[in-house]
Amino acid sequence: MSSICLPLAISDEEVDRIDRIVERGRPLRRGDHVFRAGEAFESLYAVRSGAVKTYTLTEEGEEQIMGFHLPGELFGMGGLSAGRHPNSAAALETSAICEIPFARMEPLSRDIPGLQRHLFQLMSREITEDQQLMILLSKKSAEERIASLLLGLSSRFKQRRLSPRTFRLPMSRGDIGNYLGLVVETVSRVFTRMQRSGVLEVAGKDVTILEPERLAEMAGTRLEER
Amino acid sequence: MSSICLPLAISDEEVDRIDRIVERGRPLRRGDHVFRAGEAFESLYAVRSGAVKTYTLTEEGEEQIMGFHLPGELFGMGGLSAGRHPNSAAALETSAICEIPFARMEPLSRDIPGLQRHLFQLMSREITEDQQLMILLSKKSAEERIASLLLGLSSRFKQRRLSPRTFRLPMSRGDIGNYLGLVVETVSRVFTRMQRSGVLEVAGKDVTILEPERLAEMAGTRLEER
DNA sequence: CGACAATTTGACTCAAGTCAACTAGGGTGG
DNA sequence: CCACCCTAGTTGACTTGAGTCAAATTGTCG
Repeated sequence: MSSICLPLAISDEEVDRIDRIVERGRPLRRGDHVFRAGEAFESLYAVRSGAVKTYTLTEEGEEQIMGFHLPGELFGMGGLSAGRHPNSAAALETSAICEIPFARMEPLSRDIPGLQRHLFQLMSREITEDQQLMILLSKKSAEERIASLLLGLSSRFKQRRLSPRTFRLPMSRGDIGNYLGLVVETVSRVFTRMQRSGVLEVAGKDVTILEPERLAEMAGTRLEER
Repeated sequence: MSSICLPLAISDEEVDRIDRIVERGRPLRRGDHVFRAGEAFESLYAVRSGAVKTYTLTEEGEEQIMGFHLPGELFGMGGLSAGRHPNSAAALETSAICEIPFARMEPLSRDIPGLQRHLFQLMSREITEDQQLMILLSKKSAEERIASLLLGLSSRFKQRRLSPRTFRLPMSRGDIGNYLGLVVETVSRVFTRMQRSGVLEVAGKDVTILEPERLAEMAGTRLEER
């Protein structure tokens, strides 16, 4: 099971060792927090089922969502360097989370060379994703932002062997807007527009991508560039 | 001298050891690259004089500036985890850069406990800054963005014991716009507007902050929020 | 079955982008 | 040393994508 949490090419015996330090259970309900900004960093977390958002608060107390985390994905490593979590993490729907105490992981990572590298890669991937998001926020239109988000989700579902064509959005329109720097109304309008143009089939949180190629086109270059 | 590059509470002897591995010289001219995206990560860099921008290219080949680096600041640690630089770094004006070969630094960091922590803190600060930028990009108006940038620069100049009130912008209007997700014309207009309202004195790249309090106000909450 | 929250839709506004023309600097070669 | 050229910056007129406000509709959970 923890092979889902930490997909990595290691021996059964090693899986076992990791398995023993992973703490299970902890079923969370929509809105429950996994951790809050400022708390000491003690564990990494993996989504077993459900979905999680990580966010910070602006000086004015508004929420800014930094990322969504789907089953099989790790989160909470933002605090690794600083020793405390720079942002909060809350469940988007009923979720099962596994906790991986970091202190017990460090000795392991000495014995399993792949593990250390794997963690570094995860951190670096997070930085890359942040940068992608910055580009999205600074240069893309509402349509491009939403197309990118949908394609990203689609490919992540595919990785987890779920349908990349049809899936249920775990987050609200408000969350999508917050994440992408748009207001709810705009998110809603773009969804209906995409539906009308036949690219998507949308029914509440259930989305079907009818024309992936066209969606990809929409996510990319928009006329003439800037 | 390297105490400027790595400001850190360590003994003279230790400064000496670090000093010996820092490579000097390398005067760069406007537009010259320190490193390019994709190159192997081998060193950290510090700005001795001048200024540097780090940027990535979007899929469409446009530049997206990720940060500006002033004298005394380290840059290029984005590649630390991945092993290769995720973005490029170019001089904004004639600059002197010191290079700190990372391989020679690692043994040192075992002996100097503060050093390792210092590096982690730097990485974590970079992540925090990226997140601040994301909030800026997703929630703030043109005026707020520029006010924030100016205040940020001001406080960084102050840290380096330069005037926080009067300074020369090392980057072009175009670079500012690119960084903040605005077009040049907007940047230019906001500058003139701030000048007319008496908050700033602007003459080309020379800026004087006349009313810091008002600028800070502009950087913060803008009517009613979102 | 309500009651409240989330979503959608329409009408209107406005901040920032686009296009275009003009001006000011900065650096180079004669 | 200065004329010229090229790039950077400014300004104005106009357009537009996304935000705001408001109202209707749907969904959801206790």
